[in-house]
Amino acid sequence: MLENILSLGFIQAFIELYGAEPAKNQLIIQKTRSEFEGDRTIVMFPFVKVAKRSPEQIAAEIGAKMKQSIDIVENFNVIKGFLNLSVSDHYWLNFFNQNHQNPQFGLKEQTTELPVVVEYSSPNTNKPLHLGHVRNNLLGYSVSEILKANGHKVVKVNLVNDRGIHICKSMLAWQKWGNGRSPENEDIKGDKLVGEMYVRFDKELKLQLAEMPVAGIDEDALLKKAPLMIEAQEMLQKWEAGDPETRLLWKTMNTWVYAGFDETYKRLGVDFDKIYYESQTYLLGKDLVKEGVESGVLFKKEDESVWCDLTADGLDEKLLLRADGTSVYMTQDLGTAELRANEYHPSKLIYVVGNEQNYHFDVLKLVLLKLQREWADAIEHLSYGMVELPQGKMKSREGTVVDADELMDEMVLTAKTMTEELGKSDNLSETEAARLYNQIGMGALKYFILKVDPKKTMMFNPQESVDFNGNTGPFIQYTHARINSLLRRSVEYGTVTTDNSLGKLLPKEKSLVLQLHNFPEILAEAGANRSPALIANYLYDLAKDFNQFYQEIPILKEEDATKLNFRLLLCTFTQQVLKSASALLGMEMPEKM
RNA sequence: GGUCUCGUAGCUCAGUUGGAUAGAGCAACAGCCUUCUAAGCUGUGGGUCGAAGGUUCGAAUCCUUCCGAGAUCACCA
Repeated sequence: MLENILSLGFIQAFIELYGAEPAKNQLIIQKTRSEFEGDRTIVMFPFVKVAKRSPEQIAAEIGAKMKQSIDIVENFNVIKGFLNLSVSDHYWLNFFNQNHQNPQFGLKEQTTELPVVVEYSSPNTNKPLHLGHVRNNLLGYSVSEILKANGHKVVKVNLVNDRGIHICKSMLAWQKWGNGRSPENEDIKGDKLVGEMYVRFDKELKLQLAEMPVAGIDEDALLKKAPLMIEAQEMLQKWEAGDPETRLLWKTMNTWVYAGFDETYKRLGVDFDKIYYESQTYLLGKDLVKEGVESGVLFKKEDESVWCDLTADGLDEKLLLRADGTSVYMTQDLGTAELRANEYHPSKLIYVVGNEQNYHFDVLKLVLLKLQREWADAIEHLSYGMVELPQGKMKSREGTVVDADELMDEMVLTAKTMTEELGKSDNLSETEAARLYNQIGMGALKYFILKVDPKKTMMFNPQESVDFNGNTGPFIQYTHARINSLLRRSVEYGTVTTDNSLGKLLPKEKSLVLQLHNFPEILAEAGANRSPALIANYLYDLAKDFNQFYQEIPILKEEDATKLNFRLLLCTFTQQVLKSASALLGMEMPEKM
C-alpha cells in the first residue's frame, strides 16, 4: 500500500522531470536505516543513465517533486545517491486507526480452494521421537499455520512407517527377551518400551556377529548370515504373508507406540488432519511402475528388476522394483504421492523432510514427471537442516540421541526453577503454575528451534537452549504478560475509547507503529519462503520495540487523556499481534509471568 | 571420485530479488527499580563476512578457483 503510493509517485515524478520511464524492476523501496532521517529510501544509482544526471541531483529533484505531489510525503533528504523520504505521522496514525481493532490484522481469509498438503513428522514405529523429530514437527506445524494465515487451505498429513524390517527387529527382541513386558504392567511409555527392544536387538546382534568367523566375508554378507537377521527377515515375510500371530504382535506393539506418540505430539502441540500408514500404502506404486515399463519410460534388467535411467538428468539409475517384484521406498512414495494427488488435487504437495533426502525427492519428482504426472510439479521438498549437538551428530548407537520427552521435561523443569527463583509464581494456584511452567518451557524450546532458518544445520547446546533472557521465547512471552498487566490496571483509569485524535507521534511510539505496519509483509514472506524463522525474528523485533517504548514513555501516568488513550490502544494492538504471530509458531502467551 | 549444501564477533544466529559505517542475543565490563512486571532498558569493548580473483557506480549477497565442514550417490526407510 505505502510502497505502491511511493513507487507510483516516483514513476510519475520521474516521467515529468526526465520525459522517460524509469526501469520499474530497478525501483526498490526499502526501509530507511535508523541512523538516517526518514522512513523509506529509494536508491538512485540505477536511474542515472536514463536521467543523465548525477544521483544526488536526481534524488534532489525527485524528492522535491514527490514532496509536492504526494501528501503523505512530508519531507525528504539526500545522502549520496540515496533519497530518504519521511512519511507523515498522519499516514501512520491513519494506518493505526484502521487496524488496531482488527483481531485478524495481517491474517488473510482463506482465498484458495485447492489445498496445500503438508506432510510432516513421518516417524518410524521402532523408536521414540528425538530432537530431530522435534525440529521436523515444529517446522511442519508452523509452516502449515503460516500458510493458513496466508489464505491457503492446508491439510496436514502424517505418513507413519509402521512396517518393515525395523519393526520386526523390535518384535523379535520382545519375543525373545521381552518377558511379557507391556506399558500397562510397568508404567513405561509404549514407544519407549518398543525402542528398548530395538536397542536390545542391536546389542544381541552385535554379540552374535562378534562370534562369527569373518574370514573372507565382507560386512554385508556377514550381516546377512547372522541368525538374528535371518529370523527378522523371516518374520517380515510372515508379516507380508499375513501370518495371524505375527500380525497380532505387530498390531499390539504398534498400538503401544501410537499411545506414546500421541502423548508426545500433544505436548508438542502438533496435530494432523490425516494419518497414513505404510502398511496400507506400501503396495501402492507398483501399477505406476508397470505402466512405466509398458510405455518404455522405465526398463527391466535381466533379473527382472525395474529401473529408471536418470543419467541424462545428471543422476544415476534408480531401482524401483526388486527382482522378486517387491517394492522399495521410492515405489511406495510414487504411489502415495499419486494417492494424495487424486484425493486432494493439491496446489502444493509439501514434504517436510530432512536434507539428507534431497536426492530422494529429486528422483521422486523426476520419475513422476517422466510418467506424465503433471501434478508432480506441485511437489516441494521442504528440506531442513540437521540438528547437531556440541559433540557432533546425534547417533542412536552411541547413545547421544536427545529424547523428545526428556527434552520437554527438562525445559519445563528449568522454567519452574527459574520462575520460582524470581518469585513470579507465588500467587498462583498449583494448576496455574504448572500451566505457566509448561508455556514457558515449551515457548523457549519452540522459539529456539524455529528462529533458525529451516534450511540451515543448527546447533543445539542443552545449556544455552534453556536460556530465558534476550532473544528467546520467554522474552516474547514476558512482553505479552507485561502488556497484559498494564491493560488490567488501565481499567482504573477510565474507559478507553477507540476514538483517537492524536496528531504527532513520539519516536518510540512511531517505531512501534512502523513495526506493527510490517507484520502483513513479514507474514507473506514467511509463507513464500516457508520460514517460521522470519516470524520469530519479527516477534523479537516487535517485543524489543515495545520494551523500549515502555521504558521511555509513561503510559498510565500520562495525564493528557488523548495521549493516554492512544498509548493504551497501542499496547492492545501490540499485544494482539504478539499473540497472533506467536500462535503461528505454536507458542502460547501467558497472561501473567 | 560425482552431485549438492554450508563457512558472518569467543559462542548461537540475523542480514528479504546486489545498496549507505555488516546487526542482535549470550558471555565480559559499566549504569538504571520509594514511579505502569528488572525474564526488562541503556552504554562499552569485540569482525580481513573462510581465502584469492572477477562482474559494477556499489558485493557478506552474483561468477570462477582454492581451503574447510557436512549430506548424498543402498535391492535401508
